[in-house]
Amino acid sequence: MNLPAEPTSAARREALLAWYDEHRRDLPWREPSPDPYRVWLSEVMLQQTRVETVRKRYREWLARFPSLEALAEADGDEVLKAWEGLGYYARARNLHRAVREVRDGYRGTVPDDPEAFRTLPGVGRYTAGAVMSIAFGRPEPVVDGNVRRVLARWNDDPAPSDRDLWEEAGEMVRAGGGRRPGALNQALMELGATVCTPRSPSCDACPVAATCAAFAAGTQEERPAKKRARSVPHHEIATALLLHEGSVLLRRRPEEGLLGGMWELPGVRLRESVDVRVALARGLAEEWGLEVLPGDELEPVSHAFTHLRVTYRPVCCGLAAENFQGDPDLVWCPVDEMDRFALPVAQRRMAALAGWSGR
DNA sequence: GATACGTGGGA
DNA sequence: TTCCCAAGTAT
Repeated sequence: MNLPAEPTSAARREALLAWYDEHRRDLPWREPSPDPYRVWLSEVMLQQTRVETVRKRYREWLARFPSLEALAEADGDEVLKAWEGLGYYARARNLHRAVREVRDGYRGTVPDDPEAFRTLPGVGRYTAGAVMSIAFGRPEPVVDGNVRRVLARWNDDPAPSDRDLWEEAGEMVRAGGGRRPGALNQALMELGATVCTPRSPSCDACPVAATCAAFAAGTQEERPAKKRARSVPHHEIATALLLHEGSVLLRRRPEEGLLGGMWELPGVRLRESVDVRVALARGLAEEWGLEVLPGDELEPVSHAFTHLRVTYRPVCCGLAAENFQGDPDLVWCPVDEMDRFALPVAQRRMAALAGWSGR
């Protein structure tokens, strides 16, 4: 059987590798013989995060946690603090748990078996494929947003299924005897990131434009098709800047959910048109047994999360009475020591408004 | 399969 | 200003 797809596939593979060898960006995690921990770290940091952001944070992270052992030994709060500002904080919590599993269950050696590695927290199909191929030279495919876009355009398919994408990526990485799987996978992603971009792709610089169905049809900008955005809800949160004897009250958020495990100024969701101070005093009493004296309001801080828009309304407060002894999730923090805590961006902004050591 | 989950940069 | 988006994972 002489399938016409075969020569095209082989030609694409070779063109892609040649292009990658010449045009690949010089990124700190691209080392001649990569340390699995470093590859893993870079892949987790890169999840939904721009390369330029990761460049800087990757270096800083390795200065603080140079090895898997160093990270495994670190305290959870320290790890979350190191991740501050990167977002999707479950990544940090999962990575920390995962390296401890590697330390305890694999004698500190990252498993080179895809099934075993895939069971670790925070390791999905993409990350498993990336680490296996890049760090261990195993012919495992990756499908990320770049690969999805590149394949959708090659096939001029507006909505390729996950099953088809993984199948096609798998065939490509296993072709040619499965040689250079890490380079092939990165070539596919690099092409999507630098040439086959979401908007205004540089088809004239593309090594595989000749076999691209979307380019032939002129539909590259419309592949893959965009989903229509849904409206995001808006919350208002009355927030207490509760100062007492030179310290501010901080609370740790629950481990699960939005900003899990991060610290913040205590606050309550504002419903309907209740007065901010009244609602805050009432809420803090109900939730934490805190009796506060609300004072001046500061300028509101608006923040856009992925699926939620929040307007924080900070209120300077004094303390009348407290009754939360023994609650480890509430702490008095000296105002000049707020840098020691892992705070989300909007919380830092409110701290800065109050003249504390925010950034 | 759909939804929750952060942040900052660019158009 | 507003919207889109960036090397995904867990549920």
